[in-house]
Amino acid sequence: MKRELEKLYAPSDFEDRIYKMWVDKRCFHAEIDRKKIPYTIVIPPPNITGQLHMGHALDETLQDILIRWKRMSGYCTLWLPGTDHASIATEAKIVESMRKEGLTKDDLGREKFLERAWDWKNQYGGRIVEQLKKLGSSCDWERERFTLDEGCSKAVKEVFVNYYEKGLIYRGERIINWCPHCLTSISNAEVDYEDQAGSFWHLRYPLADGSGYVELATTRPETLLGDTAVAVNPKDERYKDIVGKNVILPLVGREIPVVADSYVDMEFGTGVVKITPAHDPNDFEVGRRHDLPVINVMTDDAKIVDDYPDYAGMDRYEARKKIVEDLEKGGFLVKIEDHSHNVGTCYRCGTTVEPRVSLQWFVKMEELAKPAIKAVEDGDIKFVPDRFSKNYFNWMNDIRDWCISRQLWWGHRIPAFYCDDCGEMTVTKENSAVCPKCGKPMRQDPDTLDTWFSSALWPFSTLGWPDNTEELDYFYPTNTLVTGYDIITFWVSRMIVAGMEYMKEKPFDTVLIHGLVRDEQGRKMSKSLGNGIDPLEVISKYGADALRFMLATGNAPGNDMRYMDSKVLASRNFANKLWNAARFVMMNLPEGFKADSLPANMTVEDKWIVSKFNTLCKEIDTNLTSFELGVAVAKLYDFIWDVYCDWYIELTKPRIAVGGETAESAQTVLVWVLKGMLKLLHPFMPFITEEIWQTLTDGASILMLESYPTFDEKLSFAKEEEDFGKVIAAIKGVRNIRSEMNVVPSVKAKLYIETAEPGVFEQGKVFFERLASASEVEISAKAEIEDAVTVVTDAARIFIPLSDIIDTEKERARLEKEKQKAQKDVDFLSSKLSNEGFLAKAPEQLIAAQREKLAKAQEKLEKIEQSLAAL
RNA sequence: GGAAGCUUAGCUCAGCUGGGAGAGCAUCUGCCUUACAAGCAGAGGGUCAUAGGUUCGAGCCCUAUAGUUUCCACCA
Repeated sequence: MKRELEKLYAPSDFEDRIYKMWVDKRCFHAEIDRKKIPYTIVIPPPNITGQLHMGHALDETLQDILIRWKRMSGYCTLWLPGTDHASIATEAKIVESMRKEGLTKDDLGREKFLERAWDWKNQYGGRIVEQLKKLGSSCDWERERFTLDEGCSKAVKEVFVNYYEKGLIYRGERIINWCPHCLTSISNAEVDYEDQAGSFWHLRYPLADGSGYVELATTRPETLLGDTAVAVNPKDERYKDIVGKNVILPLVGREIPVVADSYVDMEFGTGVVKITPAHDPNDFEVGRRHDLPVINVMTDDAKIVDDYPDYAGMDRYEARKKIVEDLEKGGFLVKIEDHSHNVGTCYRCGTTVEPRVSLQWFVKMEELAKPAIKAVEDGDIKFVPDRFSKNYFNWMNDIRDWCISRQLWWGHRIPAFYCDDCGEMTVTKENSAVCPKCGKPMRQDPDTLDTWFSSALWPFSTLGWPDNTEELDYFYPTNTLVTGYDIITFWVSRMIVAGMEYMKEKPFDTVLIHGLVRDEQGRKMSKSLGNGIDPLEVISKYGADALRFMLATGNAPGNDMRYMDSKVLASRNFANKLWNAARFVMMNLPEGFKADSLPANMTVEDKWIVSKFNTLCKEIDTNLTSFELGVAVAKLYDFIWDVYCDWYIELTKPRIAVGGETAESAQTVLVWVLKGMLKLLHPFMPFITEEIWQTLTDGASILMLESYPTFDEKLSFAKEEEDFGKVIAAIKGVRNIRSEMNVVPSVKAKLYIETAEPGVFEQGKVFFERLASASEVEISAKAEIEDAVTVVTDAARIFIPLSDIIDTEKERARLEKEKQKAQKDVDFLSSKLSNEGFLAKAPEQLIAAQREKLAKAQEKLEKIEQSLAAL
């Protein structure tokens, strides 16, 4: 029983069915053949807290294309599960859902909270994985869940304890970025800076000895409460005399010293800076150098502490207002200037970050970074495109200690324990600890680790590390990491660091960087703008193949792309084209038609397309190997649409109509090339290609498991390619002129072809009738036809007698124009070939090619001249 | 302040190591030709941001300038 494709291409009818078939037939998890070369793709942990967005779609699509291509090329592939291991975003979502029920974290307690978090994670994580499957991805929630939970926590503890023992992790007071809304510290990388209009308050602090005032300027008057010094540049002549003196802090009355520190910029403001070590990173450093006290004036949620009764409990902005008022009353305010400055905000909630001193855990990065830098310098790890390695080096060479503790509950808990009795601290892999000094049970640190701490271990923790598993041994190092450039510092750099430290080997060899997907106007897609486009909607409207194809096409690695409906539409139309081509082939096959190899008696056009297909295979392989997915996809598009559909299918029609041997060989070639195209296209459009394949082969095999076509020297037919190219050029020429003269296709005309190679055109005779509206074709070595339009190609002159519509004068003018064009070509080429520099220095091949071109141009010119003379 | 990218047809973008400028969409003309009007056959449209330089030869390499985007650092 022969199956047929539906008349209308409707992807929603078969995409789910095809996906289910892949799962049922275990295509995603083919047995690992250890004799083959392994190939693994590393994929990033999708942020499963939200919805599937275009960024995920791009990531997944590129990864899936590479995976499918490699699998079909005989490599063993492994899909590493990915998920986020802890995050502010996750916790915020859960807290938010609790708030609706009037609950807080403390009401629930840690254990119950984590239960809820897991429920939530299962629901959303499971959902997003289902969504990714719509794109064709082979992700699997059960596996993701496992690595998220047991799989990684072992590795995380191992690394933490190990770092600690080596002295690479320490706990200390530092200025960190604190989000007063999320109530957690955040790393430098999680702070977004934005320009805000603010003010610059000029204040004067009276000198303690009553000899006058010091004028300084600040953007944050409320931090005055925590000032513990005033600083000037040691080279500043203006303030030389007051260094070492004391000033009286307005409103507070505290006496604080004037210190000299080179951090102060003499040119900026008044050249005097108030120093608030507890609330500014630079001031903190100055404070350490001068041994200044650190006075914290704010609570966790950025309110003034009780020590200052006039302002206690006020929000930082309220306090600012009040303090400025009071300063003015006291005569301490000199003036207020407008001033715009960069303010750090929390990337998650947008709240202005409050720098503050806090007890946190840090990783010392400087030494750890060295082997990671070297790995990229030595080319062990390559960024594609290469320019992103600069980005990487910039970050790594200027690396700072990494604050890894987060005041969150959802995440890997820090394996440090404290004794409340004697203050002892231990770091251990065990789940509980007893004080080594006093034997009392210890309390575990309440904080969790930064998402990226566990994510950094991901290339090996997901393979079973720290156990010495078979998977780890076989698959590490992995091969390709696909990710966006926005994540190089967060994640890529830290994976390399962890890989070099623990595996003593790079985690992957290539980092393929893609850009961001923007909206039609080029803006970043964001929730606040409401310009995000839901990939699922696009899929339901145009099909997953169209979306995938669109994401892979028309953009170069590392460059941003704009999402446009029209681009997806174009991709969908392409899918439709392929669909209809397949329908044509199948409806023209006889019952039970079977052919797997090319026929022995191929015609010129058969060899022409086979040869072109063969070249295509070679080019696609080259492009894919160098990660030029967009270029590969464009070539496939051109071949399928222009070469196969617009030319070859049309060429087979008369042969199929004739029937017999020529029909049979045409059918065989049609199917052979179609199958090849389906294989080449499968990574980019997996669903439609599989559906066509299933129909074509009647379910006998699975396209996904077929092997990828490769170049075959035996299938190169240069002569036939060239010969048939001449026929095509002639047909195009005739069409062109008829169209120019507004001759409708229904008006047929006899063609007289004058050529030195009659054999070439004899073979293509039948095509002129079908494709160039010829009523009859006569081929000869010499022809002179009166009242005819002449088409000139480099291989032939074609006369179209259309006596009733021909205007001799117009025809002369047209030929004159043609002549000028041909003359220009000849001039250009001959001047190039008479240039001695060119002849001496250009590659031989090129010179030969130019000579050949010149010869053709000259031939063409001569023919035009002949025709003109005959008019 | 440091770094990187981009500037090519009306729009969105390709253009691999330098060898006569490409696609899709849009526009115009003609076609319902039994796979496809989600289509077919044609056409028009570009000083490759500007100015220099290297080269026999530059969209591509070098220098400067302008516009634009992004990343990093940071201005008390």
